[in-house]
Amino acid sequence: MTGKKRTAVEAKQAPGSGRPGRVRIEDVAASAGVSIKTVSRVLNNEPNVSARTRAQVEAAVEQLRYRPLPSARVLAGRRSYLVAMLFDNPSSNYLMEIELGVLDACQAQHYNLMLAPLVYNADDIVAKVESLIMQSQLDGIVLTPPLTDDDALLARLVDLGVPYSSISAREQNRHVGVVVDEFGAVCALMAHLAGLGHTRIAHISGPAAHGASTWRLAGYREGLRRAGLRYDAKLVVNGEFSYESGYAGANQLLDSAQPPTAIFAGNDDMAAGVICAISERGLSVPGDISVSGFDDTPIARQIYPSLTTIRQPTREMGRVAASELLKEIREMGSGGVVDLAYTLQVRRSTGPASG
Amino acid sequence: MTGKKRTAVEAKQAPGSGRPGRVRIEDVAASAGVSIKTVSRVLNNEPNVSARTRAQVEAAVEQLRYRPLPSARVLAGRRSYLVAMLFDNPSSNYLMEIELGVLDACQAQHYNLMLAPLVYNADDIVAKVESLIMQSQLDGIVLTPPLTDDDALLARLVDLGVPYSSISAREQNRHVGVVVDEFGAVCALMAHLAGLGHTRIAHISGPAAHGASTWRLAGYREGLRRAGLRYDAKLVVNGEFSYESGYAGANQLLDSAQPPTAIFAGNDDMAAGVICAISERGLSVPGDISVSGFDDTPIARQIYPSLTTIRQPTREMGRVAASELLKEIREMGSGGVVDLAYTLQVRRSTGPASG
DNA sequence: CTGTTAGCGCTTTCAT
DNA sequence: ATGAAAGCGCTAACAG
Repeated sequence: MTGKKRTAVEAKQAPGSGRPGRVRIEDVAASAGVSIKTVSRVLNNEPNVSARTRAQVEAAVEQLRYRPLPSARVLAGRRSYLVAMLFDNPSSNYLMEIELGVLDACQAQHYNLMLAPLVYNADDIVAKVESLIMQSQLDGIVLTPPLTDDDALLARLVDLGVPYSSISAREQNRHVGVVVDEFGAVCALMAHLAGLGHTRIAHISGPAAHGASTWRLAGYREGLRRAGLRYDAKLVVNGEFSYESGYAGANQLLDSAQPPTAIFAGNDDMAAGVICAISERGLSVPGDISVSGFDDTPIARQIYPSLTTIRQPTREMGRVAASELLKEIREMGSGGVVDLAYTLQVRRSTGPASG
Repeated sequence: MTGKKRTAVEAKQAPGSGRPGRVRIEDVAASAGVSIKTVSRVLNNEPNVSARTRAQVEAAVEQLRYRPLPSARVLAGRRSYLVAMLFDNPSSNYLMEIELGVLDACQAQHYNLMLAPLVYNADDIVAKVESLIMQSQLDGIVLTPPLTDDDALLARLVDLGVPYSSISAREQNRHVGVVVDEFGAVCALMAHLAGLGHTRIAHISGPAAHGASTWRLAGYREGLRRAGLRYDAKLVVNGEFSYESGYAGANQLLDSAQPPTAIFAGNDDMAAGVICAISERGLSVPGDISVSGFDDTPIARQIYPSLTTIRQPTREMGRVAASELLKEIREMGSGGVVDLAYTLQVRRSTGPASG
């Protein structure tokens, strides 16, 4: 017992010292009849352990229900087993689903998740993140939009050598992360509307700074083209992804000389505003005008009429983004960009073109 | 330099060893001309430090921008500076706001937050939480509804001596935490409806297991009584806090012999379902029937017509719940129950009684 | 393939 | 009121 302070048995008999009742690595070592270093090797999937020894250790771990103490690993090692998810509150639903997915992947791989609310355009973002990294010894970062597009931040992360994973970054394929083909999704949506006989289809776009706005607008134009419809700049108005901006945009479109028969709002919140504006004028959806959104937030099913929209697999997106990050942490270059499938959800807000 | 492995200067010159560039407690001690123990005392607000010494140390900390390494404190001490927020996904909006509030309080007091999604009626909840506590060395727990009402869980937490703080627990005043007078809020809402001339006011309740359902139903009855209106059991139907159950409940009420002129849904999601059911029948809100909800989720402003409802200060609730927990952690018995104010949000879905 | 020996950076005894 | 020494539980070098 050279150097050992307490044996496993003593520990249980003397719960006053140290963390009460906690099983330690040396207890596992003793139980498996090996050294603590060997246990450590097994725990960390290091090579140079015979299959036989490995099995013995694993059995002991199982039997003693041993779990390494996170803070001890962190203090001794170079990894923190901690990743942070940075966000600047877009919609709660979106964020919560992403978060649950990220959490799921982290828990599965025994990583801890730290949440870091940030303000996108604040000029101290880089400094904030930097001190977060230093103080919490972050192993990696999950980026959510629109922080995925902050070039200064990305550059600094690369400089610091901190792995990160992006969700729906504007510049796709360049980083580790997850993407959804929003462009293709909108094309599909336009095909749906054109198939219903609509020829004057309007679009209320999101803020230009968001990648999502760009792809959705591009999909709108390409969708029109594929349907053989002419693009008309007067049918496109700028929104802000907010309910209010959807409401305002719809009124602008309805007041125009030749109002559209269908409106594709850049997201569900704006679509809700569009429906409100139409309803207030005594017009009917989809009888007079068809409306569609994007995101399939809960509101899509809860407004009247229910909303035709595009569903992104948000929970899965979080899970995959985190998994790729953890791969990248384990071995630089092993993470990739995963493309996840969208779904066109046809509901009651779209129907045959009127007149 | 007896026993010291590296001085502050050496550390910066030899970034290969240890954590690169990190300022350690001994650097602060050296800079302040005191022992590391004294620095530790100042850091932890311990007594037995002269004001003069304390000031010197604080200056050094400031100047060196020193932050203790969490894992080292945890490993050495008995506290983990970690609290968990347990939840069983109610609405995203509610949860996200609570979470942001909790996070805010934790960050302000240099505590870490761990998120623990759970399933309310799973019978392994207690075991799950127990292992969470042991493995992560939790200092305390924030409970969100309906987990606040799991008696087995509460009992176990008390047994283990783990402090916890509840948000809107059914059994109020018994624990540390935060509450809102939902009963009084509904009374106020009923006064609003009665004031508009409504005499047949229906209620769609939430699941009986939720404290919220109980208070809201009780407030409905008391509100009627205060307005001099008779309680009629046929005007109360059971819902599940879901959009679908609100839709179904409204149809049931509308099909009855004497339909109500106003419907108070137990939450906003159900109210949205109610509005949909009414609209589908070609009736108008509030022209024919007034509708109100509870919670003031974003949907309340995004449906047509916008919803009269009750707002709870969710972000603040999270913040206060966490603050009280941290007080309790610091000194058992010092946390309390805080009562936060609600707001009656009158919007477009309620109006004068018809006919 | 396996074990030994030092620490990681901080808090805790226990002296002084 | 202050300090010296001894770990907390684990991983990292370096031996064997």
